[in-house]
Amino acid sequence: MRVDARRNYDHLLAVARTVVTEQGADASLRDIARRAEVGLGTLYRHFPTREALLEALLRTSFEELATRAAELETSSSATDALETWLRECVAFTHEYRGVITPMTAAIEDPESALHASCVMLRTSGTQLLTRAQNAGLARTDIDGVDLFALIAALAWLSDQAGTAPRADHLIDLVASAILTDLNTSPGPPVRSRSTESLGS
Amino acid sequence: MRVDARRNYDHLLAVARTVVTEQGADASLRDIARRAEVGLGTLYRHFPTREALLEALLRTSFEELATRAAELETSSSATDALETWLRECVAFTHEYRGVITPMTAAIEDPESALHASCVMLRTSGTQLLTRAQNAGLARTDIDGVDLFALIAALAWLSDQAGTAPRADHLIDLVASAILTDLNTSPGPPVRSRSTESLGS
DNA sequence: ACCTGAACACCGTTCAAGT
DNA sequence: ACCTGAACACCGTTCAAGT
Repeated sequence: MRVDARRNYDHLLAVARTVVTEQGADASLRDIARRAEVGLGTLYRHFPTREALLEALLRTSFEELATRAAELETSSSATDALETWLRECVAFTHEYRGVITPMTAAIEDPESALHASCVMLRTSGTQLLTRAQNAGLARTDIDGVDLFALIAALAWLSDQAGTAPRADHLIDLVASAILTDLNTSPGPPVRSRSTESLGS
Repeated sequence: MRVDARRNYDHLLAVARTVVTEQGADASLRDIARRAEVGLGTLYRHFPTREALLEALLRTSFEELATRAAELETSSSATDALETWLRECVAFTHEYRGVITPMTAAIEDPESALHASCVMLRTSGTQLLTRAQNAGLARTDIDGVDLFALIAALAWLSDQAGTAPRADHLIDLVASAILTDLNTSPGPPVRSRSTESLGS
């Protein structure tokens, strides 16, 4: 890579980070090129699609979340690990408003520049979920795909101006739904079953 | 209203329904005017904002959902009513892909043409929720605002191509999180408490 | 090798001119 | 009263021409 190209690439990425932080993942590419004082073609040369730009922007964050999941797997209880990681995933997408929509599309599209990163994230989540399930601490009727979808839904919620303040609370609710005692689901509530056994 | 104006209005609405069903709530207004064989200014005259158009498009559906909530309040158990209505809300937004985003924005903005309809929907939901809470069948740490947010999140999920097939399952999960036995939340799981009482 | 920006085909929104 | 469509200020994307 030529030195001037390298310089353009780096500068473009720095400006894009600012603009996407300000305006969200659907910010004007033209505006990014303009603010980077670079021809529009140069942006397209380095980042052929918007998703390629987002991938370059978010790569380190994705890697950090994967590392974080591995850490939590040994440092925390299965329950805490999953809940903490879930919350950190949502917090991450919140830094780049609107990024969750291309992410949910990308995980279904192997051609997308964001595909690998999203699959990696889903894999990390699946491991934390499986661990909790094996310990009898999480519902067994959901899998990594469901977990990713729930994270996406919560991330979307956090992106909406009005619901953002409630998001934390709703993350709790979803987390508690996943991390429910196995005996409480499926089937009747535990209380009735305990009552039955007491009665017999 | 002049007869030609009335004709334009009705035709515009019919075409818009088709186009929005096909392409989602962010369909091109220009395209709608074109397919209705009407000047673009005519569309803007009748529907000054996109939300005004959506409101006209969805009004009857909103009213049906409100009526439905009132019906369920007397015809079904508190639990079934809330779960059924929640599912019908999601199914409704699914008919007009992408409509949930303007709706979540509108509920915070009294100036929006969609505001009243969304508030009405939220009120219906709040009533079903309160009834379940009073019967001790729903968590008491959420309110109508949370419920609306959860419905929105699930609706968004159903709109995403990849996650749509899972949406039904995830609605179950969220519904069960809301409609959990009061004794299971907040506080420690019921099982431990039962065990304690058995041990003493 | 890389950069540039005009060109093309689209938007949403407004508003002078028509009937 | 109502309709029309040109005009304006934006997009994303491509690509011939430059260095």
